Amino acid sequence: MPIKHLHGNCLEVLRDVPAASVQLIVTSPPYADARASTYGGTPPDEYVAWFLPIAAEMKRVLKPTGTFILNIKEKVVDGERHTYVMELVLALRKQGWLWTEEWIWYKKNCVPGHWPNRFRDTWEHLYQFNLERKFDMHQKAVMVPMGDWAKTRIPRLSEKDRTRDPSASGSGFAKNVSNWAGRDKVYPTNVLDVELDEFAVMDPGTTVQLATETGFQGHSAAFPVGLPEFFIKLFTREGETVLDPFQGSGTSGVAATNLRRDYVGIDWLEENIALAKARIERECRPQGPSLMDLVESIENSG
Amino acid sequence: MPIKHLHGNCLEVLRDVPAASVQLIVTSPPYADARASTYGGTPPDEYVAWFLPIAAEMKRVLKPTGTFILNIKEKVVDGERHTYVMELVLALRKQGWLWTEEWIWYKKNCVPGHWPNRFRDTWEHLYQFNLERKFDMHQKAVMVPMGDWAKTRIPRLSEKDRTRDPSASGSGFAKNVSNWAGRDKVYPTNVLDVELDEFAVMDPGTTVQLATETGFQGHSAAFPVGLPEFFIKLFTREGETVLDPFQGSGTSGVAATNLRRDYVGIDWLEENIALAKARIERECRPQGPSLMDLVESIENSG
DNA sequence: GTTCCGCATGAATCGATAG
DNA sequence: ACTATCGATTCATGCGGAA
Repeated sequence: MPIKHLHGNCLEVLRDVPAASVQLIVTSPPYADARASTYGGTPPDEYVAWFLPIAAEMKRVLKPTGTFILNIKEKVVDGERHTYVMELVLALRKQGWLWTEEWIWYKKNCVPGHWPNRFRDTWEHLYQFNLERKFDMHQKAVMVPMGDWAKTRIPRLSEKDRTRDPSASGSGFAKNVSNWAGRDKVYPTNVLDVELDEFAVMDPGTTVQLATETGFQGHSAAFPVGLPEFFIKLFTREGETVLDPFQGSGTSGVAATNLRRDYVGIDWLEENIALAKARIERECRPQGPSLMDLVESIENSG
Repeated sequence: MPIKHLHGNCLEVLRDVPAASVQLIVTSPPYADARASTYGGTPPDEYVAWFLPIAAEMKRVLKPTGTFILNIKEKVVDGERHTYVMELVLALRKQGWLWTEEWIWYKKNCVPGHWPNRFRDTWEHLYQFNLERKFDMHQKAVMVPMGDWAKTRIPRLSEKDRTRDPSASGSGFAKNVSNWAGRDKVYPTNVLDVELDEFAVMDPGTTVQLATETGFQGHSAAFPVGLPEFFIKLFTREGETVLDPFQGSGTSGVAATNLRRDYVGIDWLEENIALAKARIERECRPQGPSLMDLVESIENSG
């Protein structure tokens, strides 16, 4: 189960990665930062120019049937959403990427705050790019039990039960649950509510990581492990390679390793490399193939 | 309570609307190539050029402190999301609009379906544009009880209760609900889960309309009345004017009329004008000021 | 072992103040 | 005028300690 950590400038380090060797790139690059002089971030107006050469290398290392998932979000500048994200998408298309889909990450724990002209921001973009119209997608690997059932149906039923007949709420509720329990799984949608329950039901082995990950303190910009996990299951098979060119605390690496995919993580900061290494060692348990992977491989061999 | 229905070509009819007379424009224009049989359908590549002159008229009729909410979604063309929506946003900015915010309409009860390279699309853009950095926004009018549309905390409590102590779930649940019920309301976020029960909680008076609206068949692209309702409450006051230049079945008009706002609806199809008129007459009940409006006016006069 | 409560904090944003 | 910094605002979540 090879895990590689490459330390250095993303653009330069990527040149050492073999062409067409990666099945999935899933990453959350540093967002544009208006305060470039103090923190070294890329100003919104320079963001596209900074990102394009890196994207060109990504194109080279990605397999033709592979996928690139980009997590990003606009900054507010002078009261407006800045357009650098849109401009980046348009520029990536000009570079030859196909913009296949836009997923929405609906964040449960967003930043607090209150402003006179704006509510709290609870979502981020997840742009999906591909190199060819036919790409690898393993939809069965991410099927969820009963759709949005866990989030919408049950609470709603319980609320209605409660409103209409408070005395019967307990028993009526329990009965509903048992009815739904036997149903088939369904495909998810392009809105991702990353919640513990969803992925815990899907793959019991990951429950603990998801629970601990949310409170992870080592890195300021971590996304929940359920996010890369979802895309890794959807766009790769066991043994294929996942790349995160801006790995940060290594969340993608944790997901990839647990799912028995090879992993290449790149970071400019030495401390992030060390952090990610330690985290993968700590959080990833050696184990046999999971039930789901066994089912997958049987289905695909037959 | 003036309600105007203007029949004709949107661009031409808009010229008859007085300048700076509208507080909110909320509309869902025909998407590119969509509804070709009824509206003629604008090809994606011509969409921006078609929309810009109309937007220029919108700019003229909107008050400086007003808001323009645009509901739109990309079409899939040759396996890719088309870029006409992004191009439209960029073009509107060049025309002088400020792109203040992007809201997400999260459609949980969307149509089933399944494709080899794509999951179901359950969200749409709601772009917010303004003319000036300071615009009218009445946040208190859309406060919701208990966090994220009253569905994260309560369901979670009930789920925990159920999992950990099934025998006590009935009474424990009821106790929790009554505890939370006394809490203050909170502001919503920029993701709108428009569902029947949520708006029922927010404003009990609208429950019936929402229930009928979801099954409304008269127009092919109806959005639920809760959507314009939310923005009308947020961006206008009683007596101000709401404009929907592509009114379709008149959903915005129903919301505006029920909320005691003036309304101007435009449509190219005579049958839609008739439909909207009939609907507003049928669904809007004459009534005194609502509790919420009373509270608002007291708060704002003090 | 469970449940409850308090507390810290997170990819933020705006407006005011200071240089 | 323009830029840089700071304080105030605010809620979902997980964790730790206590009963």
